[in-house]
Amino acid sequence: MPIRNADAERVRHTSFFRSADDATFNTAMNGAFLQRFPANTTLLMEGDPVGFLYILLEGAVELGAGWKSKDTTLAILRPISTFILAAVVLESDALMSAVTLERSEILMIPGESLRSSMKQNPVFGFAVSEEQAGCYRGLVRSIKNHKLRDSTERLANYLLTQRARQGDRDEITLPHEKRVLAALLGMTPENLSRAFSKLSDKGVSVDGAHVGFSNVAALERLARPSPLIDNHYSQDRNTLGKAYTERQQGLLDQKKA
Amino acid sequence: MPIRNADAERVRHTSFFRSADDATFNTAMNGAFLQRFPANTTLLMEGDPVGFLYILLEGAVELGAGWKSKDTTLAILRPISTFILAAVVLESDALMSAVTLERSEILMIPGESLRSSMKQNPVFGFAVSEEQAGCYRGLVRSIKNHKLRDSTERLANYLLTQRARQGDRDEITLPHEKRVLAALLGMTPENLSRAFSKLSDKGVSVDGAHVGFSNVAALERLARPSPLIDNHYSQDRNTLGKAYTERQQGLLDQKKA
DNA sequence: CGCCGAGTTGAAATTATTCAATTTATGTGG
DNA sequence: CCACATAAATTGAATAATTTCAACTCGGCG
Repeated sequence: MPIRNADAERVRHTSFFRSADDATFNTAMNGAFLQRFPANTTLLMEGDPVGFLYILLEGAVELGAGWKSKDTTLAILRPISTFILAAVVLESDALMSAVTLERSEILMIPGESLRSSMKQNPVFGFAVSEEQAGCYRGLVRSIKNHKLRDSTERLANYLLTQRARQGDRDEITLPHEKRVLAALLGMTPENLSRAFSKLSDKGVSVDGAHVGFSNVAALERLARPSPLIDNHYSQDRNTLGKAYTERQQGLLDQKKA
Repeated sequence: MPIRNADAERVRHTSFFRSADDATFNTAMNGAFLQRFPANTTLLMEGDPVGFLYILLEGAVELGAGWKSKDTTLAILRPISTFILAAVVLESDALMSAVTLERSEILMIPGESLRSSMKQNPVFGFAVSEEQAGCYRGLVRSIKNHKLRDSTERLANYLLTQRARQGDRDEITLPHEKRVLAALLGMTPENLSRAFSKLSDKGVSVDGAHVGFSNVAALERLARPSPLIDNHYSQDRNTLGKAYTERQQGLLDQKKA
């Protein structure tokens, strides 16, 4: 329950806390605690009042939402990621539910501690703004991905992003079960299977969680990755998060009138 | 080009500037100017570096994005709304393009002025964070709306939202051309026509920009508006914006396991 | 051995897009 | 004020994308 020094240091250096002085950091951490959760634990449901800022240190968390017996996955987070920051800032109710996908280690910071740190130290407050901006832009990318691409194109781009993150090798390992991946990509598991087989043309081979690439050029021709949609270079995938990795261009797509 | 007093006052009181002291306000406004644009003017294209924070004072602006010859509308803004705040905070390139839909009046604040105000005054910085959080949550609502509802349900909810904003009368006026509305709701104009006719069952009648309601109960039964998706109570519709209107609950939908 | 869940495959049904043809509005200039 | 040009909106039919339902495979694991 109290925070181990190593954990505090990790957060201190990897999140927006790096910009805080010790006093601010201590204020923010006031009342914070570290908690472990087993897989498939609901941390928060839609509509719940939000009392804490969550920071995922280990494991994986799915953010989702439902309506009329339908469910959708909005993002899957990997360490180090904050979540429900917006609700904390506004002291309002959660718009998304949060569920662990694996056994996870999560730092919980009382909303009031965070807000007072922000109001007390403008440099820290600005760092939080940067984090918020990164989350916002992650969402914009996600919407563009869904509205502009069909399911096969989304999968192709997902695979290229994973490949870039896993060192540009000819084989990658999918980081999630296929059903979870399907939900993240906004399709049914059946459809994901079909999308994979459509990509066999482009040199994509699948064996369980292992995906091989024998013709990346062809895959890229189909996927047409864009720096305005895909976060290739960021440490964290199709996340809502990660402020500290925005600043690259690359091949540019066409523009609109 | 210099800012008229009346305009300055309007911004001062309706946006996050209300929380700023005079000194901060003046710093932020340093180098700001007010500009008028005719309809269909591109203010910003995807990928462009962003030098200013934009605040829409009059008119309407569409935020959109494109990929591979496809275009999509992400939001339509009405006064008073800020846009591309996230890119300004991060000093990065725009992920969305911005185009005026009508003759518009827009206040442009140099990014550097805004950022230094934020770093100088934590209370102001916090107000900006609240604005960012509101924008973020607007996007979350928008994604949920698109992923959880089909086109008819989106239209039904849009109509109910408009009706609430226009005083709960039995007739409303659509604030945009139908083709613009279709883009906002994520469908083709043809499909919007069909969605309207599907709603005639539910007492919805259309005549040009006028829409009449003769059976709101039936329409609500289909639409199932939710406070976790729809911003009924906010001044500004399916916007990315508006921080200052989050704090209500209402009928709650089902929850998920 | 046999259960069970994840994954795959096929076929039908649903939802949305595209293309083409008309009709309705809107606006301009004579 | 009308006639014409142009854009917006509607409608139908054909196509495409996605979901749903059902059956079946495969690989653990008790």
